[in-house]
Amino acid sequence: MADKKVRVRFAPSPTGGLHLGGVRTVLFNYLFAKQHGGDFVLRIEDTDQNRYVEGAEQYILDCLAWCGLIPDESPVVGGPFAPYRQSERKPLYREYAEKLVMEGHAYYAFDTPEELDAKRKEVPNFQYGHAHRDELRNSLSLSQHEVDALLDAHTPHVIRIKMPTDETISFNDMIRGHVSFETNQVDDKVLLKADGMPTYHLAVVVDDYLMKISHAFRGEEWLPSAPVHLLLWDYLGWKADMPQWAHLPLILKPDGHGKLSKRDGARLGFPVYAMSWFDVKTDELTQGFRELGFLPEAFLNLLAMLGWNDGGDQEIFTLDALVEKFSIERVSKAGAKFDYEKAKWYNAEWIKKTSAEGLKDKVITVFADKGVAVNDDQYLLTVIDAVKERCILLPDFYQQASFFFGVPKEYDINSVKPKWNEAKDAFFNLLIDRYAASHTWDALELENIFKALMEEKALKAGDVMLPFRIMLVGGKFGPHVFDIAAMLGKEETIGRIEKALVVFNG
RNA sequence: GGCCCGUUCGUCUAGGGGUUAGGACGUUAGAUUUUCAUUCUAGAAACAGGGGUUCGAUUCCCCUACGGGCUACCA
Repeated sequence: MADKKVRVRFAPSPTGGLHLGGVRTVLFNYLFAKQHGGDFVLRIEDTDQNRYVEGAEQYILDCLAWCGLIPDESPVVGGPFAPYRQSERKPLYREYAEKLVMEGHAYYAFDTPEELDAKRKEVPNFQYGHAHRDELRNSLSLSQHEVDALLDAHTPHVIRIKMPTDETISFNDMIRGHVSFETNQVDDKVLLKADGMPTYHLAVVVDDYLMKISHAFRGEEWLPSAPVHLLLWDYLGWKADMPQWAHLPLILKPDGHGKLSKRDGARLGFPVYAMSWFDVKTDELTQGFRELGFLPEAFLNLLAMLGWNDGGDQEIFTLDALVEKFSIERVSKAGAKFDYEKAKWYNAEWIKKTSAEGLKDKVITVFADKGVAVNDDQYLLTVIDAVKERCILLPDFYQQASFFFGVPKEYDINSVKPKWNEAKDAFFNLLIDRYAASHTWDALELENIFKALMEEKALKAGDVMLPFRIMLVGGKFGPHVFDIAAMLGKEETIGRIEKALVVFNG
């Protein structure tokens, strides 16, 4: 086991949107695998036919593709351990479950859900385990003859693990260190459901074994069922091949307490899913990080820092840097509250850090969504460089730069009108002439002309700078006003002044 | 309730028997920009509590409190 090739897996169930905690689990798996030259496997855990949601698998694939965390093996690309959908591996699990029954580590249970409910009401803190299994209908309490009869009659039944009595199960978690459990406290979990599908408990160990998984990273919510998995690895005779476990801390609500859920996102106004997800059952759309305008690099970066750090002061990491520096031992044990403000900061940093060329296609999409066509790439690149440091999310590019691609639709007239007068009107009419006469057209020259005229007319910058900005931009935002004029060009700048003058004087 | 895991500024965290307990987000003040934003400077802000162990605990141990997770024929 020492020299085993590193193989990790992400095993989501295709039931809906992909939670950022899920993406973080993918990320940590991916980083670990790549760092060790290993494989990253995507396995679809679709054993619950009731919860299966059409399209969810493709959506998960799309999310991973957006993030750039591409599986080496998956249902779509296949691999040496196909199939990668548990529903397609169904017959396999029964075999192992029966083997466990045969060897006395599991048993048939015939209790109906109603009987179980009744038992739970009757017995406080009921657990299907050593204390009560004799009182229920299973192959441990019934005679062999009765069991055979029930089986022959195709009576619906499940297979449960038989938890041993008075044993301590412990293991070494890569993040938490030594963890231990008393078997008496763990119930006889169902391994094979009445429909013949395995539960997570059986499927995860069978598939991790068959797919030669070397390291199993999953959320902390799995910790309580770890002893069941440990026992299964042992009972199935695979103990020597058991992966090393690491249980990741949970991502918590920013306010209050508890696991972060999509509801919190809706309530507090931030995304929780990687990409938008439309739930056909409830007819509701949950916004994703991608659609809200996050760069995948920023998304990954902020996720990585939620529970991990390299020990230094660095905050911004590329995926490659993360692959190099990541260490599962440096993942913190405690859950982390999600901080959307900091998430946005990461995105702003990444927008600043990314070249105009790298931002181009995404900005074009932002404009296209707003119905603005961009047909001059070179001009767009200049615009992006001029405004990117004032953008936090991608859609901000529209707010910050749309005026570069069209005359302002509205003017912040209230910021001009109260102080507007004939002197200012005269100033701008003269400015049109001066600008029209100018042979050079760059920011410095435009500013010189502007200021010279200002002095002539005994006007202050405060009197005319803002109106000028509003003429070109429409509002009190954007880069330096002479830079804007320079980029807009002579004809456009003059045209905008003329057009605005009509409005201001009206 | 039972079991398991956890606990350093508001948040994410570094650190580790002797430190002015460091960084980042946010926040406050100032500089720059007489649009904002960016940038820069400065500031406020934390070791849950109680017992041990020790010359000395925020750091190691125990207890308590608090928080979280699990407790389905869901994952």
